[in-house]
This record gives sequence, C-alpha cells and structure tokens, in this order.
Amino acid sequence: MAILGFLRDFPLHGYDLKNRVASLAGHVRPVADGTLYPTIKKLEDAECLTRRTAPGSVAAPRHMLEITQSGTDQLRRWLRDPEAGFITDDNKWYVLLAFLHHLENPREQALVLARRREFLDQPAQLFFDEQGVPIPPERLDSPFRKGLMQIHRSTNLTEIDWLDRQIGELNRRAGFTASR
Amino acid sequence: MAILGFLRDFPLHGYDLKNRVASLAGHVRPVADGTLYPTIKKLEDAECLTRRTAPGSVAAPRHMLEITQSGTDQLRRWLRDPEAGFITDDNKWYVLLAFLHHLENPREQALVLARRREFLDQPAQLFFDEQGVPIPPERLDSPFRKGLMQIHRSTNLTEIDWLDRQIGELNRRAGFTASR
DNA sequence: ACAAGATATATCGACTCCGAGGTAGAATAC
DNA sequence: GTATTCTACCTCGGAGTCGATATATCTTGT
Repeated sequence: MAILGFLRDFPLHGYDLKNRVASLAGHVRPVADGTLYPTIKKLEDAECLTRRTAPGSVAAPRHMLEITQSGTDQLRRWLRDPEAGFITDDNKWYVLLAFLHHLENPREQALVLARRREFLDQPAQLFFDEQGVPIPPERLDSPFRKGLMQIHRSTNLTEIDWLDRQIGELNRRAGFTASR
Repeated sequence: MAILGFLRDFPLHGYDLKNRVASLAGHVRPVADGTLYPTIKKLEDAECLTRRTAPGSVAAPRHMLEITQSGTDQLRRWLRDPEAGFITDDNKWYVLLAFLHHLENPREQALVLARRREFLDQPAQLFFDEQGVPIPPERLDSPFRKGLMQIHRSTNLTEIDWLDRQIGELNRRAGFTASR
C-alpha cells in the first residue's frame, strides 16, 4: 500500500521509495531491501506499476517507477475496504491514513474513519487477575502498566476528537456535493 | 516476551495465555494458535518454562505452564537490553512496558525508559516533496496527513510527559536506595 | 438424544519478511 | 592513489507467522 500510495503522488525510484517508506512507517519500522525489491517486482508483474531505466543523477542507474491505472484501482480497493489489521494496528492505520486522500470520494473516506472510530470506542481491558477478572488502572501494582493504560486512554481521546471533527467535515462536504 | 512476562505473574495454561496476549497486544494484533503453541514448545525446549498436565476445570485437560529461573533470567535480559524494534515500534514498546516491572532494579528500568524518551525526541519528518525536502504539516494538502502529524505530535508529548515524571521518580528511588 | 458451541491443544503448508551477502558507479576523505 | 561512503539494485536462506485442519471434552440448548 505504501509503495502504490507514494507512487500515486509522483514517480519514484526504488531507493527513494525505500527512504520515504522508512520515514513514514518508519524510523519506527524500516523496510529491508529484501522486502522492498521483491514487492516492487510483484507489483510490476501484477501490472500495478511500470518501470523505466533512467541514468542515475548521482550514482548507479535508476529504475523510475510509475503507477498504472490498475495500480491506482488496486490502491483504492485497499483503502476503501481495508483488512482488519489496518484498523486495529496503529502502525498500519497510520500508513492507511497517509494515503486516504487518494480515495477521493469524501463519503468513502468518512466510512473508513468511522471504522477506526468504532474500534477506538471499545474500552481497553488490558490486564486480568488469576480468575480472569479485568483489573482497572487504579488497582494495578505496576506503575508501568498504570502509565500504559493512562497513555492509551489519553491518546485514544485525542484521536477520537480528531476523527469526529474530520468525519463531520467530510459528511458536510459529501452532502453539499450530493445536493448541488 | 509476552508469554514469559505473563507467566512471571502467575502460572497459566496455553488457552488462557492466548487470551491475555490477545487483550494486550491485542485486539490490536491477536496471536494465532499456529504461533503460540510452537513458541511455547520452543520455550519449553530452552527450559524457560515447565509444563504440568492438570484436569481442565471446564473442558479438555490443560497444560499448566510455569516459568523457570532461567526463563526469568531470559525475560530480564530481554527487558534490560531490548532490540531496537521494542523501542521504536509502538506495539512492541507497549508489550515491553507491560512487563518492565519484572526488571525490579529502578535504575535499569529508568535506563530503558530513557531509551524510549530519546527516540521520541527525534522530530518526525514524515513526508517529503519530489526534491526530498521535508513538508511541514501546515503545507500538506491532505487533511489526513495533517491529522496524522497532529495526532503523532500530541500523543508523543503525552508520553514524553509521563516518561519524564516516571524517570525522575525512578532515579529518586534508585538514589535513595543507594544512599541508605 | 443430539447438535452446537466453548474450552483446550497441536501440526502442517504457504506465505511474508528480514538479514546477509553480492554487484557496481560516483563522490569524498585522507 | 586508494579507502570509505553513499547511491542503487538484486537474491537467497532462514525465521517467524498465519490459516486451515484435526482432535477431544464438557456444557447448553432443543
């Protein structure tokens, strides 16, 4: 998703792509050569992107990569109907968010944000005692577990606040577009 | 790390462990049977845990798992000197935080928190233009990328605030213990 | 009496991903 | 001159993970 998403912005070569993916997903979870280049080849075989060899501006020749129409379609399908992990795993969610603008239709964008919003609404039950009864943060012995739950709660509220404002804005825009 | 960490609290059987790991890492990133059971066996072979068959309280017989001394040592090594991913990947970091109290020595705990603190200090450069120049949030076209950077900044500040208070508290305690 | 569903453990093939290694050209440092 | 570093691409083996599948017990509903 990150490869097609970045190429939708403008054409890039593999090395540049690698750095951009690393910055995004990121310093957090750098992508290895052994992952990137085979994936590029896979996307090329699936005709999601094309490759043109260009002289390297600095060193070795580059393979400039461009997204195709069917690559754009694929990207939009991934964004419109993301797998569960893209909603529940923060790292993946942030990658999705970084390319959601490529989904163009505000109503579809709002639906994806709503899925995340719904997920964040579930109260976090992180720790349980021997009997399996959930332990509330104030009864936890470990200050780290206490902090973990506090941070989790606080960051969730921050994101929920943004999501609600954004969903409202997108729905207004969708309604306006539809009623014109 | 999660398996040994939970077993350090009290003995558990595989099925229970699976639910606890799923709640923690979690609904976020559930662990599959095909991952859990082979990992338990690997830890047993490495003598990090022992297994006793007990009658199932509800259904089929259980394998009650108990951490050994060398398992506890292994857990502490992982906590004391975590791989880079455990500092930079939020999901992994939260798992580490959930078990950091098993590292007992407040000075060592503070050092781990300091590594995370140092990582969070790096300003996030998430997006770049064609020339590779970083784009500040206010110049981003996509409201989603803008929101992404706002949320990232806000949640980082929340965690930094907690980390600083916690590191201070731990160092006071370490100093106090040393000077007695 | 029987089906369905939760509890509980385990294996296997397929797939993904990484790390280590290799190739090479250009720029910079010493 | 030559060593190092950065750019740029690629492959292979191994490790880890998942999903599907299998087995078995006990409870609950019909």
